Amino acid sequence: MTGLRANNLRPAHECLAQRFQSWSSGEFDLGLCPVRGILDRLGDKWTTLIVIVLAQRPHRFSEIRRSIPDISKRMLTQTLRDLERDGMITRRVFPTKPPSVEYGLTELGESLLEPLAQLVTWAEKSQPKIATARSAFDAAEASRG
Amino acid sequence: MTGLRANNLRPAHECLAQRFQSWSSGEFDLGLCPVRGILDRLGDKWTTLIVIVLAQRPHRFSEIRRSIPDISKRMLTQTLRDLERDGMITRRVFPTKPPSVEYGLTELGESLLEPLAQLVTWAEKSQPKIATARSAFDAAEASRG
DNA sequence: TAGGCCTGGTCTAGATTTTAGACCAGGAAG
DNA sequence: CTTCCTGGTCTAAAATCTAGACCAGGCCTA
Repeated sequence: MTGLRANNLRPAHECLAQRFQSWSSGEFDLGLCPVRGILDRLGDKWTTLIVIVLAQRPHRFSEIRRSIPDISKRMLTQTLRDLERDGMITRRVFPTKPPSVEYGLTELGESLLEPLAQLVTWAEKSQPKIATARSAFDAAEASRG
Repeated sequence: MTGLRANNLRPAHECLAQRFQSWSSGEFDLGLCPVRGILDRLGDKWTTLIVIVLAQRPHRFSEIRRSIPDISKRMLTQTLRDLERDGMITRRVFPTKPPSVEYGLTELGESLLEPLAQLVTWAEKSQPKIATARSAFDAAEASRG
């Protein structure tokens, strides 16, 4: 027993630990961490969904709304603006009869697809386990009163 | 020109497209998609941060709060409960003088670390590009009045 | 010429979510 | 007897999100 147990089995721990320690080490605190800002944005409830929709092909405003029926116009506009500001998508206006606007991923936006796909894969794979855990938790809670 | 261009360069597109299509194909709509529910949870602003903190080692309630100074007690309690319900973390109470509670990742929680680490790596790598894009966007907007 | 519909939004009011911080029980230390 | 520690709960106010009315402007129908 050296204090190092199964160290070689935990590369993700190592990676995150390293990052976290550099984030919280003296010079800047988590509250100001730019990576955290980016993660917050990705967690925006609509952001990832829009990126996934645009991953198929460029879409027009109303097309996105049809793909994601429960987003409000306001949030769609705002999320698209934020994504555009962050350089993740482009916005192109076409002078058609009723003017149309097309949104598409930039190279930066496309580079997000790989990590995002991994997360989606994880979510899909873990979904049954999570559902089981939820049922168990709820049942235990109910039986406790 | 067959209509298939650089198809082998876009595995993430393929993966996401496949998923998205199966989500939105007839039988269930995006609004009910369980994967989306999971992604929403991960985007909870605090969830990923807490998972990253617990990736180092198990932590006590107040320890987590010290690691993430700007989370309120209420949200910390709530997020921890949600994570526990989803089977991502365990909660163990020790009958010490002032009772202490330790939170740690389950196997399921640990399995999230890999995709999460990839996302964090992406965020870290992309952060300069995003910062540049933001400045450019803001400058363009300001110059337009 | 009026009316309706399409586009991509903006705006407002109400609902929901998050925050800050007071409060609590119970044991220890001074 | 007061103060501090633990891990929370609760409430009121602030921030955010939703639903849906509204808008300009061009087209179609009659």
